[in-house]
Amino acid sequence: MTTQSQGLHTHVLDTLGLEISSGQCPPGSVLRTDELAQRFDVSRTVIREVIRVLESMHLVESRRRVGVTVRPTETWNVYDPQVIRWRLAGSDRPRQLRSLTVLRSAIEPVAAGLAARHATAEQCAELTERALGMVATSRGQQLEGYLEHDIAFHRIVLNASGNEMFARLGDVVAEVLAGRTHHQVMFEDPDPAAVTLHVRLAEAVREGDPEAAERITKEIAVGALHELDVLAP
Amino acid sequence: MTTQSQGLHTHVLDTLGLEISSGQCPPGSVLRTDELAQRFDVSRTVIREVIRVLESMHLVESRRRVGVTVRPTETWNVYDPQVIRWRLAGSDRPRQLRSLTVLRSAIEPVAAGLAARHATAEQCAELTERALGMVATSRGQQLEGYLEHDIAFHRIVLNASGNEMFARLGDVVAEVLAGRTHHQVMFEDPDPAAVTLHVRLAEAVREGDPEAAERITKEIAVGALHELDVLAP
DNA sequence: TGTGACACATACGTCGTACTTTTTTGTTCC
DNA sequence: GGAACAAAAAAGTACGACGTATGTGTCACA
Repeated sequence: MTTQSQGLHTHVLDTLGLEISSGQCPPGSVLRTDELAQRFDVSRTVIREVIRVLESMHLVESRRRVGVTVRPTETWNVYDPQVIRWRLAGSDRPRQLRSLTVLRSAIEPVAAGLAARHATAEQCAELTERALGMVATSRGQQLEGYLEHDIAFHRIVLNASGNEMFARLGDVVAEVLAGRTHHQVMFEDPDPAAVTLHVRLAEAVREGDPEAAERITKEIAVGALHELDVLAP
Repeated sequence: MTTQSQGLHTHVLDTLGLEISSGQCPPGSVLRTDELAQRFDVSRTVIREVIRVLESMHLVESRRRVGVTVRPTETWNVYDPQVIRWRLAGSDRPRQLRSLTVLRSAIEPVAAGLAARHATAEQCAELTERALGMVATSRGQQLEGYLEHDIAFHRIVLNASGNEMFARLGDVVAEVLAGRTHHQVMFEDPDPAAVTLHVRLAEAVREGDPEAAERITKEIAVGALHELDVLAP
């Protein structure tokens, strides 16, 4: 899943990022560049580049004479898709999934309302197409196909909102949906009610009805939150 | 304003980041590490570290034999506070300010509702204190003092929501408020209606009234958007 | 015994160079 | 004209040296 073998840099970054965000290196712990270079059998050059990236994500802090210190969680750039991926792969996935879903429940209704105003004909068409795709894959253990349509659907809504900040949340939503599908044991097919709501949302957007779009999206979000409550601690 | 002189790295990163996000190096343009090293009179090591950070923000892409290419805006990590700062300092500040304000208008009402449920006594107290501070600095050209209270106020609300993703948006809100105050010519004192709404929001949170908190915050957001419409193109 | 200044050790910061790897481009040969 | 091959260009990696800040411990002095 995580990118790899396209450079030493990437591998080291991924490994360290995962270790830190999974709490394996708790905040306050100190890493030394020389040790890391030895451990990964790469030059200090590579390690330093990785550290700089980690530093830009506020995962670590590098100080002279003391080393590279892991920073407390509150300072992390939790909107960085890479960080999100690491955390979803790590130990506190449930908490992460929940806070991300709450975020979605705040953003997506507003985005859907805007989409109903601004969506182009093409976007409406693709939205409908994806909704139908969700219907078609909603039964019979076609979870992967369903997931693909689901992700595409929400991406379109976010893009159609015309707001850059919303649009760029598409990756986050994709991570959440993928994480939900892959990491939660899903015995059953997707909730039929959710499928219906997506179809109705596509209609509302197509008909240019912002209030309906917002309301329906809120319902979808409520459903997602409820699902988390049922399936997670 | 931007951090500086705490290492060559920081200076180069800041300069390049600003140049890219301000459109001075348009998407598609190519940078060469050797040239940059010459230009900034630093070693290639420093340049490479900077490039790696820029790459992690998806501002550039580095490929062998071709160089470092500036990526299209759609791929940038626009939630990175650093990127936000660069863009707010650059040329398309109005657009950026608007999309960020729309984001706030989606997030903060929900966050305020959650805060009304979850805020601790301390948080309520500090919130009230900040609201009073806003009142105290709302007249007589005390914009800097007002700004400080305003930022602190919204930070508390976001933190009190208990949701990590909301809480981490505090920096973004701070940048927006600061950008609004500093870059927009503000002849007058803050809108008295906004001040009142903040006081009432503090009350609603203290009294544990989520609906009121959400409604009042929506009003604040509408006011902020309206203000942008009036003062910006 | 307590306190302050000074020296030292340490780990990151920066540099320069040499070498490797990938990818584009251009050339040659069929 | 097209395919195989050779050369060049630029990033990727490595290594070793020195610079620099900073925590720590020591020593002298009160």
